[in-house]
Amino acid sequence: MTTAKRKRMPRAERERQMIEVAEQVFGERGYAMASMDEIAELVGVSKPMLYEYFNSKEGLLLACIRQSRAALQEATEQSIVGADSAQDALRRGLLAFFVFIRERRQAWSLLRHEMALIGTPAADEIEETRRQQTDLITALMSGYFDSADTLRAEASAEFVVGACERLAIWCERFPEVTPEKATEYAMDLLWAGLSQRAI
Amino acid sequence: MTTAKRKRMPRAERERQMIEVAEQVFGERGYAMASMDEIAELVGVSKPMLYEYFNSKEGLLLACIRQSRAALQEATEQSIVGADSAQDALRRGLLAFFVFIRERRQAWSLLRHEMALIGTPAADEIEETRRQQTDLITALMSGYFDSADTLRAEASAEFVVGACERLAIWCERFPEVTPEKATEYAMDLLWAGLSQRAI
DNA sequence: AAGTCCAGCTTACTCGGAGTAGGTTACTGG
DNA sequence: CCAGTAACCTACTCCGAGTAAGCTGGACTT
Repeated sequence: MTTAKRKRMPRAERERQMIEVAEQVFGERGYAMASMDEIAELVGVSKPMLYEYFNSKEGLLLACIRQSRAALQEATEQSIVGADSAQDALRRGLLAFFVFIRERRQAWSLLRHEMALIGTPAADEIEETRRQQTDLITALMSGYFDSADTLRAEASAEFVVGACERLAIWCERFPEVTPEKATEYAMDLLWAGLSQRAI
Repeated sequence: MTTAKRKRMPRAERERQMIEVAEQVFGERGYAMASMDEIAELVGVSKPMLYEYFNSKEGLLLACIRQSRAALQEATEQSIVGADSAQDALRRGLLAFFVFIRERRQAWSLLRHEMALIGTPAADEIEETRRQQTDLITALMSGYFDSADTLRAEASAEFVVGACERLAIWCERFPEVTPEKATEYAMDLLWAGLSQRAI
């Protein structure tokens, strides 16, 4: 998997390698069940190295989460440039989100499952990821919606993020639900609401 | 807090007492940071007793979660009896939910934060709680909506649950957002969608 | 009243994994 | 060829989950 000689590599490269392995292991076993010894062995290095680089097990988790968040941010922000309406921007953003979580299951698994550490930096870190999304949506909508009632606007953004996060988890169980299909479901409900489907 | 003499109480009573204390401690410290020794001491009993009753730390968590779930189920199911339309039922259910989480923060905290144990019984247990909610919504809607597209119906239910869960978490930060206000926000978005608010 | 039974309880451990102290090796510039 | 230091290791400590094995108080018999 890695390079030939398993010895002495520069700090930056080792760091990326450690995060890659950790993301894998945390994603497979879950944070609690993963052991630092195992991760160290898979990296091909001794445990104190992990602590040298990340200070603690949670620090390592944080690094993984930050990485995933950066990737998600990049993907969603890029997706909405050039949108010509709120509806269009929302649709593009949703599609980018659903594509991201399908393509990077491991990373997504971390973001969605590892909320155990309430009151710890990791929990804050995950909330930060959501805040990023809600901020994006709030900003997006403020340009197109009546934004007098800021509390309501914020509530709406939270609502959208929660709905899509849950929908994404649900999608994992149905491979036939493509990102496109998921986006359609979400857009229909978000835009027109449930009333459209009442008999 | 408990009875006068701190010795020898019947199994059922001890069990309730243990769950009560555990819910408190897990809610405060979070699952990972809580120690069985601490819970045992607060109960006024030795650690092996906890294992006698619940087998493991996770078993104790499960008992707490099940208890909370039963309470939530009771509250939401009761709330929608006598509703005269889908919209009315949805509104009543949402209000019951938002009232529940405000009144029982500790229990809610457990349900919403303790998903750390991916692949373990506890994670399943929490998912089970959501499934309960989605089933309720699916059933609720199937009576009033065109239910030919079952996949879409399921997706809608997940969507609603995710949105409301997130909205509930957001509400914790704003004491001025009453359960009634939260319900209004949710109903507006769910029923009429975002399009109603476009400029 | 004394004996027996056992549910409820305890003390005193093992074991695994997070985190650390302090020493070792292989590249790097001079 | 010789520092100097960045990368790395061995060998621990400590804490908390989980357990083995035994103790006790009071209910129920006789």
